[in-house]
Amino acid sequence: MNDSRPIRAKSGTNHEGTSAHNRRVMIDALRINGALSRADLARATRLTKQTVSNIIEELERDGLVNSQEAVRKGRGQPSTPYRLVPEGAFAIGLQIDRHVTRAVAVDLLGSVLVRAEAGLPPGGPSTGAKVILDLVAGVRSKLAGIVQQSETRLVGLGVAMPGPFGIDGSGDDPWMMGAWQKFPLLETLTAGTGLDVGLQNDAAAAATAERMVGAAHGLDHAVCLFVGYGIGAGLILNGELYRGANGNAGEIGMALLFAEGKSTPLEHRASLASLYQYLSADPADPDLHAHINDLASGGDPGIDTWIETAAADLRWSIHLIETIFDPQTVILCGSAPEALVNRLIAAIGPLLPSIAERRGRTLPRLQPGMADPWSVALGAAAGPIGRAFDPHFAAILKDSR
Amino acid sequence: MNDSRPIRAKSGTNHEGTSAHNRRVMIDALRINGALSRADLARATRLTKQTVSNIIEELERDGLVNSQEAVRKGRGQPSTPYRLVPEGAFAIGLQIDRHVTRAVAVDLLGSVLVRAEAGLPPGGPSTGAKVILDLVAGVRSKLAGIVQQSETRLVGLGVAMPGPFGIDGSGDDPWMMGAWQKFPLLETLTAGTGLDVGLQNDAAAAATAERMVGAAHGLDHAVCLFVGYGIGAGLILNGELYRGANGNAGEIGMALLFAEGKSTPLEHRASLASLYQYLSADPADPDLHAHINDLASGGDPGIDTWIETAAADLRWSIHLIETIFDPQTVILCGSAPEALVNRLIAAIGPLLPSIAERRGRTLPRLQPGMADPWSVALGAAAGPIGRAFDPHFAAILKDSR
DNA sequence: TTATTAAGTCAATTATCTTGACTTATTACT
DNA sequence: AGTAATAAGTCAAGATAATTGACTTAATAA
Repeated sequence: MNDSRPIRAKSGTNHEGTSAHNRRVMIDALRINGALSRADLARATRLTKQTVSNIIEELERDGLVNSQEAVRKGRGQPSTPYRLVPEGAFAIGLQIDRHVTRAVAVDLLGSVLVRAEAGLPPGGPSTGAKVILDLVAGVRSKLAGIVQQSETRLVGLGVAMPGPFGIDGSGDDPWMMGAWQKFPLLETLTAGTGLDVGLQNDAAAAATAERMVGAAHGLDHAVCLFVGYGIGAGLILNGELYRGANGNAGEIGMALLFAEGKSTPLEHRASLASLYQYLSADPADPDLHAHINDLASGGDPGIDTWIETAAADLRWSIHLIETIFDPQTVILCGSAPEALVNRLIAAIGPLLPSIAERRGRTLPRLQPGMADPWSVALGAAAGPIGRAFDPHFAAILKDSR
Repeated sequence: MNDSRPIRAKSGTNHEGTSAHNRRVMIDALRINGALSRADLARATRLTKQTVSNIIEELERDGLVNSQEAVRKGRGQPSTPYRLVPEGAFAIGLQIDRHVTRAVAVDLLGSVLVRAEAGLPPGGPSTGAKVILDLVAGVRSKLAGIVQQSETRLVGLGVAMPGPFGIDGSGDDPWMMGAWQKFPLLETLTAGTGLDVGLQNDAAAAATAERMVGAAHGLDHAVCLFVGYGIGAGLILNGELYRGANGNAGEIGMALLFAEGKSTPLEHRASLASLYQYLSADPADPDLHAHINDLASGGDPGIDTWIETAAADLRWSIHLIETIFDPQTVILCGSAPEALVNRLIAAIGPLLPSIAERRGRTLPRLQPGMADPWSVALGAAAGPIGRAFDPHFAAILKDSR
């Protein structure tokens, strides 16, 4: 006689939620616009001067902002601009890839202060977990050597690895990292570091990085098409990373393409993995990156066919993304060698006609993102920083269960 | 010497924002769970009993909730459940389609109280605008005849029509409604009705309807695949309709399919329009709906080929949606005749393997939505009601500019 | 030199949620 | 039957954080 299925409801909010939101909004405004005076902040956020003053004082006490030289601009009292203090917070970012793992320490503004890399032994998590924990510990202690108080200002550890997550049958598909998917990674890292740990897939991390310091900075609707070992899309929707119901949103690499009479996942045709296969190269070869860069920049005809099909498929993907998401811009990111990315971008154009062709566009339809092998780790670190400081709905609500 | 580009920032919030959010959260909880006591609400929303009591009193004064018979359930004082009052608010929904326009009056719970339909003369907005305004006025006065105080409780007019919006070259594409796109519809309706007017495309409206009273009720991540004259997807992401940067998100009908050696927009192959073309039927024929229903239910072999290709394309679309959005469920909606929808659903299965196949699923991957020609108008009306009463980020912020 | 303008502060006020003690109504236990 | 336990809900005071309007400060324009 128990009719009590759990009651579902969104969480309410209170004064603390209000003030937390207002603090975040001010930090966000400083991040997007650079230094601003209290009066500027009041106008921009629609808060009163007094409220802004109170919050600025609090942020200054917390070491998150500081004042700069007053600037005279016409009549009236000169304004005192405030800016974010880079050393106000730090985060560790960790990228786990097929054959390599990278860790970075990043500050509030997204500058990378420490970076470290290690090869991942083929044994999977059983041996890899220790490598990863050592790498993180190393980065952390190096950071502590560079800046004081870094430990107390560490907001978390962000992890990025190829998705999708939580799928059953990925055990022996070499396209996925089956063994890692089953491993209790978050628990291990939380226990091993004592930090707040978050996880995203590599495309999402690339998008998070672009939003913090790249082409998506200050944008509310942007999609990063990530070309790496696999292919994914990192979705910035309404100013936040969109994760989907199970954290797998954007796994566009598994979208099916119909070509040559059969259906093939996109990432079997246009990813680096497909290029390795096309070249019969060993993905674990440490010189491969440089080799491919040479091939691409040297105009080796042996790579042209692959570039052509891949570009055609990416052109289609961009059209699809524009059609489905209606973003302000699409950003081409990836861990591909720079020369290859340039060749791809050149080969992708001109873009297919789409609803993105509209009067009054200010942003290009397609932009190159960061071509830096560290950008995924940077994005991983940007996760905890965003969670701690960016305005978003969940941050207003009372602690979610 | 003017370096002042506008400062961009999100809006802050204040006490009013807090209380507005908490009111919305309580309304949402009552909508999802049915009647709840103050104590239940306090637990579910994580607000204090006292706060809940205050807000409930306010909502009761406003006529949005009322109390029911106290229920004894075990020890302790019996609880008094509160429920939403259907007559607490009303909205008008307007669907503008190619050859017909429909208007409904809907209450707070999404029940349709009044419905009216009119043919749209081929002249476009120049003659159609009056038809529409008359239709709305008629529905409105009928509503006033049924319930008292309906006018003061009218929260707005929601409009649904085929997208995409704001595109240049749609003037003579017969697949779009070019003339209507250029017409200042919102301004005309605002001026003609004095109501708050909102616009969404028909797929979005279908999703809004499913979320209020259909298969997406209480879900935070659901995608409605809408098969009508065109094809679109209505996106419920993070519990809200996602619109994209320009209100055109989800226009999946323009996604390109590669088949038979050429690329074709999805909606040229799987929409009702494509069926009309396949049958060489006149879309303006008022008997067409019934005729197609007969064809589909009678098992006429003449329609089989179309159903087969359309189902294959829809199967692919569902796979794409699952892959890209990672929703809790996909809902097949549309203005197609019921027999046709049933045939399509039967022909679509089995679904392609995707990341949506996971242990512990509770919802089906694909569900049928409302098969009611009035559901788009209902969804249009659900727009203003959601804007007025559902919890969402924007509602917390101070008036956006 | 003075009026004007804009930035920023001060002190009182207001809106709203929280707290903890209290009341009420019911069932469970002895 | 009487009493303890439990849960719903109220009361009144308190805490938090934004708002208001007058005021101060510091610059330029006339």
